[in-house]
Amino acid sequence: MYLCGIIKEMFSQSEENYLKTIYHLSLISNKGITTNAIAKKLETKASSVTDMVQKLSEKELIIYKKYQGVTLTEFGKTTAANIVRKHRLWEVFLVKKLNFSWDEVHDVAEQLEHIKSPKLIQELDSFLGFPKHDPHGDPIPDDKGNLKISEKSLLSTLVKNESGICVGVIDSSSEFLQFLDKKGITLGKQITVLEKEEFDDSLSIMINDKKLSISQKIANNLYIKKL
Amino acid sequence: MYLCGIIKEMFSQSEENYLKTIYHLSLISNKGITTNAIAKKLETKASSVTDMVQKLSEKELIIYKKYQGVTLTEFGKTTAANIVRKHRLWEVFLVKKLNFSWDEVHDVAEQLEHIKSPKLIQELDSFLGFPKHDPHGDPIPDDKGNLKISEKSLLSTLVKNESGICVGVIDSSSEFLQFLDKKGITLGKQITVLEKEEFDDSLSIMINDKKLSISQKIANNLYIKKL
DNA sequence: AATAATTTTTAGTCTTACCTAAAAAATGTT
DNA sequence: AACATTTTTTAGGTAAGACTAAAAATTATT
Repeated sequence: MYLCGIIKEMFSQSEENYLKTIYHLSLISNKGITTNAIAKKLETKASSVTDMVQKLSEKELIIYKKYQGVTLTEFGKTTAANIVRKHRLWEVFLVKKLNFSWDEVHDVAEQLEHIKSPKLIQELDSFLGFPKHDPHGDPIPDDKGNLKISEKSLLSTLVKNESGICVGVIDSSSEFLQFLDKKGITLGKQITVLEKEEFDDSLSIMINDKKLSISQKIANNLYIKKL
Repeated sequence: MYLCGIIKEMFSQSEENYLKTIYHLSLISNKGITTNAIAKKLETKASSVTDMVQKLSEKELIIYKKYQGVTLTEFGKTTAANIVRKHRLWEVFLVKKLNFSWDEVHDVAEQLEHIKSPKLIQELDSFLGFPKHDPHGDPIPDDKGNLKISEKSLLSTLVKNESGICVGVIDSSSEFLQFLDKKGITLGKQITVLEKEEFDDSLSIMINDKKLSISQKIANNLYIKKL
């Protein structure tokens, strides 16, 4: 029943989830990732994290010294990137081929990312036309684990009369994404900042040839590629 | 991390694998399925089977009385059929969309069948054009768990000068399927029995406008729909 | 029917991945 | 610097799902 054997390295779903979380945290902080930070992200207890972190360290996926947080090894980094790659490719599949909307894909991709089959991912990538971004605008790592970070800015950093294209979101919860849908804000759309309100940091923007008022919270969760 | 909650009934991968195995054995024997039979199929120990069978019984998926084997309840039957449905739909996907050959799909489908998402399967079914058979000719249960058993015969039961269409295999190991590929025998092809040899029960058949000699073992693993 | 062989179950272990509670280390505050 | 607070680790426990070895039930054989 259990695969193992032939396939080069096999990690459990749990190990993969920890690894992915550490990877995501590393992209933000670039310092050592703390036990508590991992526990919070995974909604688990710090003591469970310590256990797992010791195991991942033995498997040389991360560097761990007691009380000092963890960092990914090169091996850990490419392994994690590969899981993220699978997650994002599956998201593209769900949206492009199976009529999922961008707020519905996460939980299913969370399961699909653990499927073990190099050929599957290779073929899926090709079937989808080698996409470079997932439905939320996040870049898809290549098959070596390299991730191209594009120059993007938060909408909140644009000044009056600046324009840009929506290229991604930070918060990818259903609630936020559905809110954007409702407002007609989708990736690829052009936005121009018409006005910045001082007292509440809200924005008046132009999108779809219409004027729209946008709160600070929204502007802080929407990535723009400046024009 | 773990899904549960919203989704109606959640079974572990292990529970699903046992259930599926019992389902497959039920289709052959229609008597009570023995502990040993399950153990053999799953390559596990009889004692492990006893444990699991007691759990499945508590969950009302099967009827189990000590020393008397198990049978599926209606609930167990539809649950199992649904797993088989997923397995076979994924196999179709792999062959039709991702260039897998029919001998490569099993292990990957074995993983994919455990993905929990009713919408995923519904959309996949539609995306594939509501296929009725998997790449090995096995019928795909409908979304209610009903399985249409088509009238098919083993090639070995055909008599001289009878003809039929290849519609399935019993043994779906890579070795057998690759052997069939090599001989040019694929599903949908027409076969005519030219001669039956008494002494070794081999067959002389006509396929692809060519004469071919087929051993008894092959003829016992190939399903034909008579013309 | 008695005994032998097989099958199935029970009892007790092991591993993974989680938990709680308490101890130890690091950090923050006066 | 001494104390309080927070973070992290350790120690010990639980549940799932596998295992081995031994006991119990069933089936087969004489």
